[in-house]
Amino acid sequence: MNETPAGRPTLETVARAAGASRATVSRVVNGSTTVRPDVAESIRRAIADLGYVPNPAARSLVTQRTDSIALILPESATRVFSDDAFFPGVIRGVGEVLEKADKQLVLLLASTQSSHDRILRYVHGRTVDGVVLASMHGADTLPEELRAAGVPVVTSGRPLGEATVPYIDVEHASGVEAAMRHLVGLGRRRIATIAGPQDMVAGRERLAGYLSGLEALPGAVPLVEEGDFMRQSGIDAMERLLERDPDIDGVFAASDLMADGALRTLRRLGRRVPDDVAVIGFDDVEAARFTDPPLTTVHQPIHEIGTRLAEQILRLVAGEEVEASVVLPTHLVVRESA
Amino acid sequence: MNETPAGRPTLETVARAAGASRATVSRVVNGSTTVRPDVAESIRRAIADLGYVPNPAARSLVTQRTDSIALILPESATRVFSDDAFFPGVIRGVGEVLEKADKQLVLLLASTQSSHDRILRYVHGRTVDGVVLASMHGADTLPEELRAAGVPVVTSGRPLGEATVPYIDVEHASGVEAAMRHLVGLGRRRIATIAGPQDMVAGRERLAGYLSGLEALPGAVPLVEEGDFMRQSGIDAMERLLERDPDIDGVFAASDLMADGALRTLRRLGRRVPDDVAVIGFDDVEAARFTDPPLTTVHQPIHEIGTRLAEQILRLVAGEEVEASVVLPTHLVVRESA
DNA sequence: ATGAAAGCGCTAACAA
DNA sequence: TTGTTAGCGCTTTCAT
Repeated sequence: MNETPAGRPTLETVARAAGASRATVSRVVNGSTTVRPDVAESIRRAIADLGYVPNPAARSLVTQRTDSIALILPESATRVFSDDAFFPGVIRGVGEVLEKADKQLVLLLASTQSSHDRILRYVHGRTVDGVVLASMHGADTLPEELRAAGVPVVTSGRPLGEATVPYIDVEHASGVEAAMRHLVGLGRRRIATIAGPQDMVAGRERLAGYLSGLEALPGAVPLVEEGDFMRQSGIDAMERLLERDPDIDGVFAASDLMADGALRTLRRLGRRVPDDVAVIGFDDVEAARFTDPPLTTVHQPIHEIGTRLAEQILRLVAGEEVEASVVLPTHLVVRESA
Repeated sequence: MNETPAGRPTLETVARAAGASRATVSRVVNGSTTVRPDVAESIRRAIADLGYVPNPAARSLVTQRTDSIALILPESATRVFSDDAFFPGVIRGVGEVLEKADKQLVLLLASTQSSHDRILRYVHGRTVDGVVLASMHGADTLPEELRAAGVPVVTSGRPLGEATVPYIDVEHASGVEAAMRHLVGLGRRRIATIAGPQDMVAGRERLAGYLSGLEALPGAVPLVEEGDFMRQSGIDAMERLLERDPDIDGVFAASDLMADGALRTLRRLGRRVPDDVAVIGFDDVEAARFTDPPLTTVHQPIHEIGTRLAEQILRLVAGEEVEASVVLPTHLVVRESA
């Protein structure tokens, strides 16, 4: 009567119920084939009866694995979070793959100053087997520190520093160049750009694509205003652009949100799109199909970035080699705005 | 020479380096006051020198705590994820509070059929101390099952079933009623609604608010079309509404995204907003400020829902009592569309 | 104020 | 094929 199994069942409980040893039960739980079928069967029944679930802490302690992967979103990411579909898309992609692999997704939102240390501490504690870094800012030393800590890491977007961690990125420049060719082919000659933040790879490479695309126009001068990828900054940048040159007839914005902002300013200042000014964005987020007019944009496979990130980190964690970089293609999606 | 400290430092390593016992080091690590200052100091130095970080698995094994909280996003949530700012906002809010409390946020995306069991298994394994459920569908049995499993749970939105778990929600109906009063006050007499899915509390209560608000209009007949909270469904529902009654002069849409969709259909079919038709949405997401015209909408404190959820679950996990429900206020934000 | 020792639940040699 | 045994790294009585 004082044998009441107090807490949740352990291996020991199951072993006793099934008349086997802890080791054998463990074998069944972990799918070892070297267990006699009938024994395995009775153990499985006992497990079901008792509602036994392995204690992950105990398992981690001995296996040195946690079966969980951290996804670190830097400050800028959480800021953008509210209206940008990029990070949610990446989270979904990563989550899907990890779920299939039976790994847990631990989200680390690096929102404050102190969180840098906190994350390092966390990772050092080996609470996760690997880290996916949604790296955005070039100045970030995190990728390199994580690599130095000996933790498998893969980042979204080529790290700007000297870090040599594997990454997944997209063909920013060539996508933008396609957009520029399209504008030029449309006969546009005064093409401006609303660039992204220049401390992020995406911002830089998309600007580079604009500049190189502009070379197809002999004598054309670059017309650049910088935004922060968000809508309001597109609204403002477009105003500055028109002040500098009222005769702009084409705009490439480094994000769909900024392109949408540009659309609003153009409309407000009496320009017709695409008649007077053709506009192209970048990202191909859901919202781009619903701007007025619908946005011609450079498509990047956001969801696939997520799945690839997850696949790579799983490979690294498993001790396999991975390519130093995977660069996914982008392509122009032509809609009514250009 | 064969004394090389192979792996990462453990309590034992630190203890030896500081000339103390494991127990004392543990006391210092956990901030016990019963350690002589100078001893504590030398231990702290050893910890810093060696770069010691506690092993969470070992700690969890003995303390029976994991210091991590799961945020479960049901299937519908991940579907909505791409263009709706609700879940990202909640994630941010939850993340912020948990970060301050030094708890980890484990994201469980319940995207497939099998994930229901998987989640239950996961929670039973006590990998998390508590669960925040972004409950959406009424039919969901998860809240009750989790409660039955003895895990602290709090849900976002009142669970539709018989589950008796604490929840955080907003004043759907009264917010909608304010919107309806506004429309009526504007002189609108043929007011339709684009309702949300009727298997979600939010969908049901907002519809209830519309119906009750309509009572201020003697003889007015309800005009309801259902959507799924997303933009496209708003576009479609508005079409059906106008087919049923071309003279509609007011619309309440149960989400900003659907309201934006309605705006598009109205414009396409030659209606001026708000002159011919006044439109009001719900949510007050960032995008609502950028529709054309800007959307009058019922504001709900998305971020606060997240922070409240986190606060409640922390309280529950700490063994404290919490209110059975917290219902946050909503209010009308008047912009140009109504 | 400090240390010795037990044990959390599990896996992985090693024996049998 | 199965069981015995030794830890994984930590917290926590219980002595001292």
